[in-house]
Amino acid sequence: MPHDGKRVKGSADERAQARDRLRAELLAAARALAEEKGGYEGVTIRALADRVGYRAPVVYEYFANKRDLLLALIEAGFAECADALAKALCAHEQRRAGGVLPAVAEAYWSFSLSQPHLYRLMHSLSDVPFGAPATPAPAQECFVLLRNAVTEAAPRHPATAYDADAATDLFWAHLHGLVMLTLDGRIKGGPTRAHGLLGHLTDTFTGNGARSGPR
Amino acid sequence: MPHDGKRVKGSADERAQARDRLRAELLAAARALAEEKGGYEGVTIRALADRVGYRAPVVYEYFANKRDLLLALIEAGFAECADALAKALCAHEQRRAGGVLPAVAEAYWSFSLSQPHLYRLMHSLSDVPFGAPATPAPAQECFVLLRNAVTEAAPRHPATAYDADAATDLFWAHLHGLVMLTLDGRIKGGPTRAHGLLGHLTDTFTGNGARSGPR
DNA sequence: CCCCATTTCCTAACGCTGTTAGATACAGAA
DNA sequence: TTCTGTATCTAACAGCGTTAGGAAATGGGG
Repeated sequence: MPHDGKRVKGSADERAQARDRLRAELLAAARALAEEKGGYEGVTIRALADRVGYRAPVVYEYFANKRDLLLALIEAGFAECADALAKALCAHEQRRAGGVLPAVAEAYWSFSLSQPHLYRLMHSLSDVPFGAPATPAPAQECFVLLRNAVTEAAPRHPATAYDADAATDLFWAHLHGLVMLTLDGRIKGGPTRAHGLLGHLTDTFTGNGARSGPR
Repeated sequence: MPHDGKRVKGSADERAQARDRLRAELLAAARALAEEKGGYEGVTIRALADRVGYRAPVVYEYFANKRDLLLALIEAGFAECADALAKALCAHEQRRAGGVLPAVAEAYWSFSLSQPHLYRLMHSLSDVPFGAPATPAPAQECFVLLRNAVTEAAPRHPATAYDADAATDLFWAHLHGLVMLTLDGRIKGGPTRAHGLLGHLTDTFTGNGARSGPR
């Protein structure tokens, strides 16, 4: 939604409101641009400004630098991920079909595969602290939701008995690894087959030995 | 080892030999540079050329473009990884202590954590095909070695019974996920605690229920 | 032995990137 | 109307990957 070069003004409130709106517009534009260009490497400050009808320097009125902009996107990504996980947990409690873990794993899977570029971005800035006080809140929320699911569903997992965090880390690692390898195109059968492996993945955590039969 | 601006010549053979040497020198310089700068984002063509005593354009006499140079590094990385895995498998066969899987997992772990930047690079160029005919041979070798270990050690894993590839993909995903989260600093206790989780990881594949005690 | 063709290496440049400085023009307040 | 602040722009800088074209030095053929 380009601004036709029109100047937005108004008394104090209106200006602040417009500021927030343009900030959100920039974030949305970045996501749309990443979608078009097939990755956040294609998201450039100038292209971003162009897309909202401005020139490059205005972006720096809303974000200190590109890293800060990406950080905001990452935080939003974790928030959406937490939403998806929470929905899955909640839905499971209502109609108790299947296990909690498969439901949560499915939610994690469909979130990451529906927004592959965003998911990659979330795990690409390696200097975003984790397990530290500076960790973005939504990311911590994701971890807590995963732990809830793990502790509730997998009391029999060897690691769970004495350390819920350990079991959660392992579950998260397994999930993350499968998603990453899939997004990188490194699972032979592609996303379809990879998705089929999800069932086995959760089985190893529920202790559900040889449940799903062959084929 | 800068070249002091001296021209390297000689009869045909010597020239070809010098070419190969400089090519290798460039690759080594890239790895050293990545180590210094803390990542391959810091490896620039000009810095690379500087480090071997030349100017930027000579790099293009040895690699078509930066991507090709990185690809060569990636292939070398997978080759070294395969070496480490093979050594672990071999060493296990000689003195049968512990399981094959823990040994192989340990080898994978120490390879990736001793060369974190290289490991990241190996999994960052997402358009490197896998499970395709164009897959670099050393990468395929890594997969085969992992599968050997999995099939030999985990006949009881639910997925293994009817699909060794599936079990290998899952094992690889679990390992890769744990390594990645650790390298990204997203495991609370840092590499030390993450390494402790490795045991539990292999346990879920050997079917070794509650082996390693608490703590 | 000498000249030539080839190889090696460089400087300069292009278009792109993130980012900053400084000028301009306009909106609201007085 | 005049003043003040801010929204926005143009221009520029340094650095990136990459290419074009020229200069120097060399080994091999006459």
